Amino acid sequence: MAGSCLAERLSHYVHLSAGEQEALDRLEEQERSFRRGAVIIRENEVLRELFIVRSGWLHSSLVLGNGSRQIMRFHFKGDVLGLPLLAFTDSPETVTAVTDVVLCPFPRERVATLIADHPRLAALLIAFAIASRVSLADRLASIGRTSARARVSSLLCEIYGALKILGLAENRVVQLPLTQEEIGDATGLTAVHVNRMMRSLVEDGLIERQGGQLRILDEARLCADANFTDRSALETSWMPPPR
Amino acid sequence: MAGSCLAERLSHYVHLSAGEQEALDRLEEQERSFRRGAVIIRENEVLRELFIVRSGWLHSSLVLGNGSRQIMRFHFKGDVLGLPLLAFTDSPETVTAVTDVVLCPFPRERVATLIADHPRLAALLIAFAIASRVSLADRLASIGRTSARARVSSLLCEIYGALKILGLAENRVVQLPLTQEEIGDATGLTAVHVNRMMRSLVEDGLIERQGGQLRILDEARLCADANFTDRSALETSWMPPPR
DNA sequence: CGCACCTTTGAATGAGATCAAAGATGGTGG
DNA sequence: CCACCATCTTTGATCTCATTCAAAGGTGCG
Repeated sequence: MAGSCLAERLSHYVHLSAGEQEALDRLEEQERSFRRGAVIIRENEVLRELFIVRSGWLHSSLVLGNGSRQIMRFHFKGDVLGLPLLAFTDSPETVTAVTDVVLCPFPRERVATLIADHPRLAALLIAFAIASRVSLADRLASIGRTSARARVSSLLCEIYGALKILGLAENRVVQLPLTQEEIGDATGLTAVHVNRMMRSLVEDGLIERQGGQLRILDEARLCADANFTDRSALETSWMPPPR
Repeated sequence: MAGSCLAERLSHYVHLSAGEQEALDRLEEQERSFRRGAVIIRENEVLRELFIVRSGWLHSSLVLGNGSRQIMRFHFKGDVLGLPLLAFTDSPETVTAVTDVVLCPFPRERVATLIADHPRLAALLIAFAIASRVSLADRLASIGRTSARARVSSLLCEIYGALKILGLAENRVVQLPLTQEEIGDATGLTAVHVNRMMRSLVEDGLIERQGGQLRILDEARLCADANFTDRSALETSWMPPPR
């Protein structure tokens, strides 16, 4: 087992102290594997623990009374799952493994000690929660106010950006293990229409596809058409000193 | 000037210690007034401070390249504005006063001391950030996957719920100082279509309107039709002890 | 090799947008 | 206190983008 995935993620933004590093490592002492399709957290069920993603893709979604599903976001290596446990007893969303995944579960009380012992990690947690809210807001604007084609483009930009940071994009190519139905559920479209939009992006030379592969041919134009804003830079200068 | 609005909000969830109370009071030492329509925070501008809402309504929004606008959420008494300052240097959103408002500005560094001195307040901040993300997620599902009528209903439920908690709903009546264009920008619809949906809600006996007043006649059905979930209860049992 | 599941394509339908214009409302200044 | 103008609401007609329905290819796993 390598170092903590969460620590690795955080160290993109700050230089972690030994104490912080150690506290984070302890969150990932356990490991649990799930098969693709497995439901990790179920909507309305009592939440028991949080997870850090070690490998694989997941998504969190919400199912409405009419049977349709909205995917809120995708989760990658270093993401924390089950954060709603810090605000609610029952899960407001379902978390599903898109690929086979390895997760590190840890109890909620660990967060309390973490916050009390390491104020800067508390600040980072706050910053991440806010950043994730902002990125949901971007998605909201995309779905509420742009065309189907722009919505699909925007999602591709978002996913490509996340994977690039994780070093999972080589030569403008990423693995895209999503069905068109899942892309539809994330963008508020039907699978059929997602198909048409993807083909139109291919025809216009913006992307290429083969198998589960996606190649981004013209990232600049794709992002511009989609009104996509990169939010990966985080502000940390205000945070309290490390302990 | 009465006690801190933020402290009042938080004390719905926990019993604040004297130290916590005092620290929160200090955030609201200053006061600044704005007229209806004033832009408090402008998208892409450098953020300078945070604000606590003392009175009035505001909304935060995003303007897209095509000129259309998406309103992300509305802000009421006790809300904190400018939280993105804790994660970004430039504001990702515009905050506009819907009515005349009174705000209490405070510098970002205060948050750092607050977190370091009062871990439970840090935990509350985290919980609030997460709750606000979840409520955005609910909105996302509403806009992505439900009919125009359900979207409008959902927004009304959300606003009515927030005002009820603040004691601003009397006899099922609330002030609704929004234009139909603003409601459209919040729900991803055109003003014209919002009008039709509102009238249809009136015809079906779910709501009544006169002037800037809104009366909720059948909250249960309105929420059910809209697939609205109340998320006002917050989980605090895991939080570190107060200082 | 066969069976799920996914992608692709076409045609018909429909929800919401757009365009246009007539009432209501309310704030402001004379 | 009233008249006027800007803004907001309401209504109708038409149009369009995305959905729905249907069915034919692909793909990969067991």
